Order: sequence, then C-alpha cells, then structure tokens
Amino acid sequence: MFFLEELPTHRMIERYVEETGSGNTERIGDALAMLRKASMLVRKLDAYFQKHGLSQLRFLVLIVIDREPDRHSLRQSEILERLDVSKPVLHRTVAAMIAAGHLERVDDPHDARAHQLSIATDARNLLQEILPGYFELITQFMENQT
Amino acid sequence: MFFLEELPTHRMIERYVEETGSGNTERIGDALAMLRKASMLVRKLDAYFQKHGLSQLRFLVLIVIDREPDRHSLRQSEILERLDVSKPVLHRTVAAMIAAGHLERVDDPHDARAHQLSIATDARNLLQEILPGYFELITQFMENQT
DNA sequence: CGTCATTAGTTATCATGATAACCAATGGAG
DNA sequence: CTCCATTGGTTATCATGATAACTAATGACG
Repeated sequence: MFFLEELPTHRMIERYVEETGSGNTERIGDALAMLRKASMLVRKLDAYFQKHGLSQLRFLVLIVIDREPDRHSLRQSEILERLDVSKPVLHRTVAAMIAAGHLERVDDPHDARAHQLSIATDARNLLQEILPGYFELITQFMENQT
Repeated sequence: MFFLEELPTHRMIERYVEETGSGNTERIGDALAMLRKASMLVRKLDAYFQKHGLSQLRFLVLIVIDREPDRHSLRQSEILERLDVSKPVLHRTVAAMIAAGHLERVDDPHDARAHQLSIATDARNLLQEILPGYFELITQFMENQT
C-alpha cells in the first residue's frame, strides 16, 4: 500500500467538493487521513515481518490457525473464509509456508480433496517471539500518531 | 491490501496482550479496526478506478499534477516526492499512462535528463468525470461504517 | 577546464496481489 | 446407483508493489 506523502489541506478538499458538488469535506478529510495512516502502519508492519522471515499474509495465516478455539488445524478453505485474500494467493502462500517448514499438512481423512494445515513447532516458537514486538509496534505507532 | 475478515474480539486481544506482556489493548483494537476499514475502502476505490480504466496510483498521479498551484506539469522526480511509491513503479506507471494517452511528455529545456509530464485533455476530462463519484464513494463509505 | 559526486531516469529481477479456467472428489436428487 | 452441481484445491497468466544496479547529464570544486 502507498499513498500521498502530503495530504490535501481541508481548504483544497473543500475546493474540489464545491467544484464537483459531491461529497462531504469532513468525511473525505477523515478518509484520506485514515488511508495515509493505514499505509504508514502497513509499511512498518511489513518491514517488521520481513525482518523475521514472514509477511503480513504469512503472519495472518499463523494467527487465524492459532486463535481457533478447540482446534489446532484448519483447511485451506477455512483459512480463506477468515482472510480477505484470493484463493490462488493463499494457495501459493501456504505452499511456500510448508516448504519453509512453517506449516504442516495432513490429508483430511474424511475428504480426499482436502487437507488440514497446522502450525509447525518452529513457527509456533517464531510466533511467540514476534508477537510482543508486533503489539509493541502497533501500540507505539498509534500513540505517536497525533 | 487485504486483511482479516473478522477482527479479533477485545477479549481476544486482551488475552494476547496479557500473554505477551506488551502493547495496549485499546490501541491495538483501534489499529486493527483501522486496517480493516482502510482495506475495505481501498478495495472499493480500486474497483471504482478500474471501472474507469484507472488505478489508485494512476489516479494519484493525475491528482498531484492537477492540484499543483501555478503549474500544469511536473517532472517524474517531483511526482515521486509527492507520492509514497518507488521510482521504478512510478516509471512504469507513467510510461503506461503516456501510452494510454493520459499523460503528455515534453523534454525539459533546461535539463536533458528530465521531462515535464502534463495531463492530456482526455485524462483531464476523465478526471472531471470520475471525481464526483470518487468523493461520493468515500463519503458514503465513511457514513455507512459505524 | 577536468574530475567526480549527485541527480533523473531506466532496466532487470523478484514478491505478492488478482481473475479465469481447470481437475478431482463429494454428495444430494431423481 | 447415476448424474451432475458444488466444493477443495491447483495452474496459468497478468497487474502492480519493491530493491539493486545501471546510464547519462548535471554542476560544484580544485
């Protein structure tokens, strides 16, 4: 994600809104500020994940499996339901995570098409290692932003 | 951009925060909500731009040239200063926009390395056409989100 | 004036997002 | 049981983000 380095001033948005006769200056200003802020946070998170050999998506895959109550594995299709990402991208990412030893794959005994994905021990340790820094990073960021 | 379909509950974040002993539950909840909201807005904007043969980045390129006071063109390096995007990506995008007839390129008379980029008439009309819907979309989105 | 660090733009390569189209297994309806 | 729509996963292809490394022009400085 990327965005404008410098947000338009309230005055400038107002000019556009008046010219086009649509939209609400206040709401648009809020939206652009949010996009800029989210873009900056995503950059910081991506850098953090990369430092630990992960990515935003790989991290989220681990998280959704980890946070599942009463289970230790999920199908690819179940992960897909929990993340806003396309099927082929998840497929590719899961394959890479298996190759990297982050996920373990077991064929589903009830459905020959499917398989269950669980977090490998190494990745479970990695997750425990990076979670504190992740929460710290987010908290710091939110405090330092206006 | 993508993100979790369903945000963790306040309770769940608290559990993680307590386990890891880092971060502030409130701030983290706000951050995740922001990322989710920004992700959804970006999806809607991307779809809107695509419908009009643009993309988020192409739109922003037009906007930063358009909003420049007292000038009708910018150098690639000047656009780069105004957008949070890498040089090669901007280069590729500008090349595609010239090919598509959205931008016009004139060699800089003072610097043989550089050239000035201005908005072609067609793209100026396109911009006027899509701006109202853009502002409308953002305003609607911000109103409908909690 | 000649040297050389800086700047503008470009190219090569890779990572990671999407859609479309596909195969194989499943499982409900006749 | 057979047919066939649905589901789980995969493959092919493309769009668009990044970094590294390059060329050529610029311009400050000895």
